Amino acid sequence: MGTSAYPGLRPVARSRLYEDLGERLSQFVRESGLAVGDRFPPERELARLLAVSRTSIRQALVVLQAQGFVEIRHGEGIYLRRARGFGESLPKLLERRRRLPEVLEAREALEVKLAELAAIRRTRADLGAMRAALRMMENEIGEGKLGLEGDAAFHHAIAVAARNTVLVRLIDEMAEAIEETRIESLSEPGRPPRSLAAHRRIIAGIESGIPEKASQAMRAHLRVVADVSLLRWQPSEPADGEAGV
Amino acid sequence: MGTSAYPGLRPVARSRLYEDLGERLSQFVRESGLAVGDRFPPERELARLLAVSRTSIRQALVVLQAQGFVEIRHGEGIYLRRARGFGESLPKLLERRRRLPEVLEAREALEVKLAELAAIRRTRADLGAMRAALRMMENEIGEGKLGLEGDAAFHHAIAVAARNTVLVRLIDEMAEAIEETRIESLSEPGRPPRSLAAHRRIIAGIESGIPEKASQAMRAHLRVVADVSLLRWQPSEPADGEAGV
DNA sequence: GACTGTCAATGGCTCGACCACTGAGCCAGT
DNA sequence: ACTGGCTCAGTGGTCGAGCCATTGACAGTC
Repeated sequence: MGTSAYPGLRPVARSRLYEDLGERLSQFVRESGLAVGDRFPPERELARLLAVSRTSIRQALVVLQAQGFVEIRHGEGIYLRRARGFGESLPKLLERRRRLPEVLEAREALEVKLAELAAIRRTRADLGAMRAALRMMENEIGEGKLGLEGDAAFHHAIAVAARNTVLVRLIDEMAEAIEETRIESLSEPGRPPRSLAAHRRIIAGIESGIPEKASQAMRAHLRVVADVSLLRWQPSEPADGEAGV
Repeated sequence: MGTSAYPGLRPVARSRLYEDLGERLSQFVRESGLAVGDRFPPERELARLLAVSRTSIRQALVVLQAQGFVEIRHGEGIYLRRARGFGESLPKLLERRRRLPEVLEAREALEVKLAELAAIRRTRADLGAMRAALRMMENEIGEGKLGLEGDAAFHHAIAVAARNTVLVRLIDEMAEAIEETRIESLSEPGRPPRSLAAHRRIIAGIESGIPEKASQAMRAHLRVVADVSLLRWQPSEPADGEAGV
């Protein structure tokens, strides 16, 4: 099922106008010295200056507002809320280039904490969900599959047990990128059963109710996951050429 | 500067149409059993069904796309990308109710990891930035202020030193909520100088190049920060009434 | 001086039109 | 049978004009 028979022929990426406008506005913020709290030119003005319809401007602005970069006040105007990273959304960041190493580090940060919290807050039902996920993974592996679904279900069960919607939201935003790391890791020869064993240790840690035990087990597990896939991505793609934060 | 002379008379919260439409679409996804990869009704159809203009539907969709929940393909249609947490954005989550405890936990997860990475990757310039932030905070405190700016600059300097754009993005998204915790904590009597001392220990840890030392210092610091503000928010607001994840 | 009505500025929403892209189906040429 | 070209219906992308809703300021009134 490869699309790679003709190397170098990838689909052309067509950009939408309101995306470009978002870029332009980002540029404007950076170059105009607009400070947090300052007002933007009115919509009609922006439309005129950029020679586009007001509709398109509004689409761009609505997105920026949803991301928390600007605040739109009816009858008043449009105000800058956050200047740092203006226009840079996480989904966009994750699409770009191979950020697997960074994703793995972020994943560790979040999941280690989730495991710690789960050890404190897990209910019997939570532990049941984790064990169910474990069995699912066992079955998948028994059928010669990688155990991807069971793996995902397992980590999700822990996230639920941690009872922290903010952390869950953060990790959900990286879900797709994490799925890549999952595939990468479980494709290693001999990896699935090893992963299964690691999961058992994590459950034991969470069940024990000792946060350090749970987080330590999770950390060890994710280090193994990261170890392998990292090696393979390292030599690809030249540096991104992005300035610091 | 109180608006509280007439209790119970808060400004009415006017919602924008495209926000409501986002809600409706979320509801639709939950109730229609739409699965990831499935196609939505076309824009014109949605506009007709919800009795609004296509423009408004598009605004809602554009936001959902930016958040990674749907994929819009020109000439083809609109497809569901992520079902879990559909329509729930982080900014929205953080606005709602007092989520300080959760924010503090998330903050710890991210910043402890950032400190760890900073210990490995920091340059001389990074350490310089941290010390500058420290001095800024000292000056602020010397003038009888809380040291908020210096505090923020300090933590930001560490984030930069960690060289991980994904983690930085995640923490930036919580910036506003974190600022609240900052204020809360530094308002405690005797807290600013204590915070300053903690910062010095963190710098020492990062400078030493030993990840465990840095992360441990950061964890200890954030536990102190969390300790106080937590107590005050606990007894307020009845449960949120949100179903599990 | 304090209230009040008015008005210009600005965002919110609608409508109708047209353009651009996609996939499917049909057809002629080979 | 396969290829390429053509058409067409369906669907997203953009535009422009118009009107409504809200805000803040300002002039007028008591």
